[in-house]
Amino acid sequence: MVTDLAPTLLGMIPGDVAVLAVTPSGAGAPHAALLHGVGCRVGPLAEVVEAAARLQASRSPRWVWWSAEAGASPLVDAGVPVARAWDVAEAHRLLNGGWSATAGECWAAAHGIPLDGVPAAPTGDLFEFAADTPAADPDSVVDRAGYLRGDADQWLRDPAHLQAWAQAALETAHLQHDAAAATSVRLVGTVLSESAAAVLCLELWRDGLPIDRARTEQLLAAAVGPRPTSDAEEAASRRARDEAVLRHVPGRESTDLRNPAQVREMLLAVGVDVPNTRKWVLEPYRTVHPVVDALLTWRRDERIATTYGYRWLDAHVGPDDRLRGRWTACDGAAGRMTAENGLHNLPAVLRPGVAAHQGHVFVRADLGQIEPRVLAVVSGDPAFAAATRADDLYAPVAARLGVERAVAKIAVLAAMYGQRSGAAGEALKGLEQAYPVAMDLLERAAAAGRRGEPLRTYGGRVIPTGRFLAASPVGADLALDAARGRFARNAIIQGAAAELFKAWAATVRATTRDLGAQVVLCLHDELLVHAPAEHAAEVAARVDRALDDAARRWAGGAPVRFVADTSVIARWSDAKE
DNA sequence: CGGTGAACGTA
DNA sequence: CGTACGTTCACCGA
Repeated sequence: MVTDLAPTLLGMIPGDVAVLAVTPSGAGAPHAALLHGVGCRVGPLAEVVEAAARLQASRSPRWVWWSAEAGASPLVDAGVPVARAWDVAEAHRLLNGGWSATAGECWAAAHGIPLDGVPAAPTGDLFEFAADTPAADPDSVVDRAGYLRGDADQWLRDPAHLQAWAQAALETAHLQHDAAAATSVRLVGTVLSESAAAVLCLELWRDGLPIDRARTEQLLAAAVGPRPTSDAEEAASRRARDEAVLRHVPGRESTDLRNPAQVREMLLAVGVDVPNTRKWVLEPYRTVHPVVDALLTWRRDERIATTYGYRWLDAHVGPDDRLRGRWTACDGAAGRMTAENGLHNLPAVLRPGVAAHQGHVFVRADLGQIEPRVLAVVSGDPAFAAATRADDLYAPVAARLGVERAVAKIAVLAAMYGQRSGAAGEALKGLEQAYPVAMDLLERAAAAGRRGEPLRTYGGRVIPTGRFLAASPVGADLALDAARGRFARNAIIQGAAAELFKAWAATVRATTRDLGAQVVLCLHDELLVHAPAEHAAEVAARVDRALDDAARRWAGGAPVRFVADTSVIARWSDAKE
């Protein structure tokens, strides 16, 4: 089915725009609508994906979808190299803060109508007769109150409705674009970058992280013993691990090591009196009583046994020896990418198990001192920007303050994160003298956070601080205020660093694909690219160039230098540090 | 059965 | 421990 569209809605997002809208999952045989120019094609999903693949190859349009999950998944699954996108859900999160970004919420926010009136999906509950939301026209995508119809999932079972659904996405995207452009010049660019990151997240899930299964099994065996072949063996292995701790405390062998209260009691009985049993609290007692050392060793191995053990390996490493988890492009307050199934918190001892596959290498790159360099950009402090010319930024800062490098580093970190402990006091005074613009930005962010006011990152993303707002009046809880201040200091730096990182990752993805390279891990300031061995040097060079390009675009010509440590390795553990 | 806090892995 | 997130466990209250 091909129909003509009135072109009145087209043209506000710059470039050649195409829209892909897909039947929600679980709503019968999947169909899709593809809008491009003045044409619309609606049909079975596979056919529309083919048409979209041809369009990608011939025009590389700016794809608009309600979300990457909803719109880009079929293309990513089909291996279509999506280049440009406007992701309505990601744009909504950037523009309004928060995580929830259903089509109905995005539509309402873009149209400036109250979010608390967004109709919920029908539950089939009898009480729905009592709801006072006006019934929607059977063929209209909006209800009589101007919201997207709440029963859209049901309504979209009819493929004839998909065109209107796609047009609604486009209308929302155009309104978001205008709102973003009116807010700041950078925010539009941030939406484009986050939209690309959302596609990258789907590819990270699709492609997975290459694993050396045999080596990983060896590492697990070293930590928690050989793979158990029965429940009984697993229980015996667990008892043996517990026994190694409990034999140090005769008479208290019944202590449940997994119960912190019982552990604390057990420690008290041997003369170790601690407020809690956290690692850094117990560390000083390692030599006081042998049970403490045994307990901390037990905890490390127990972590591997429960979280990163054989069950984890079997569940998340596929038959193609790839570790897979779901990724999100921009979660919560920090604005960083997140990943599930251990991709973001794999213990260092397991890293030798992450290995490039046959004929391939890893190009690993991590950003050096990204946070203070980001501070130089977002604050526009010329003196601090000058310090970023050094490979080691803390060296010129220390020279300027007349202190040791270590002191300068602690002071800068304290300013960015609101750290209170340690001897950063004097050096902090020096920082305020030497870099008043940067320090003022941080203090103003902290003050806004203490007042519970929303912040914006350098890229324009809204950071709500309201989630910390208690019922108590402002200023009633000093500890809470201080926590909000630290959160705010941190959020504008980590959030901006995350924006630069994603721009870099998206650029690497785009510029190394033709060499057969895949971005397989994104870890806040570190990238792992899986590449054919014969292209290793070229991929590494492009990773470095991508940083220069992304940083120049992101920082808008600010005289701030970013540096990457890039190396070609076989195993993740081959990286230095 | 769902929510919460302790604990700990990563940056 | 300065912040953030994901995972697992035991406990609590229904």
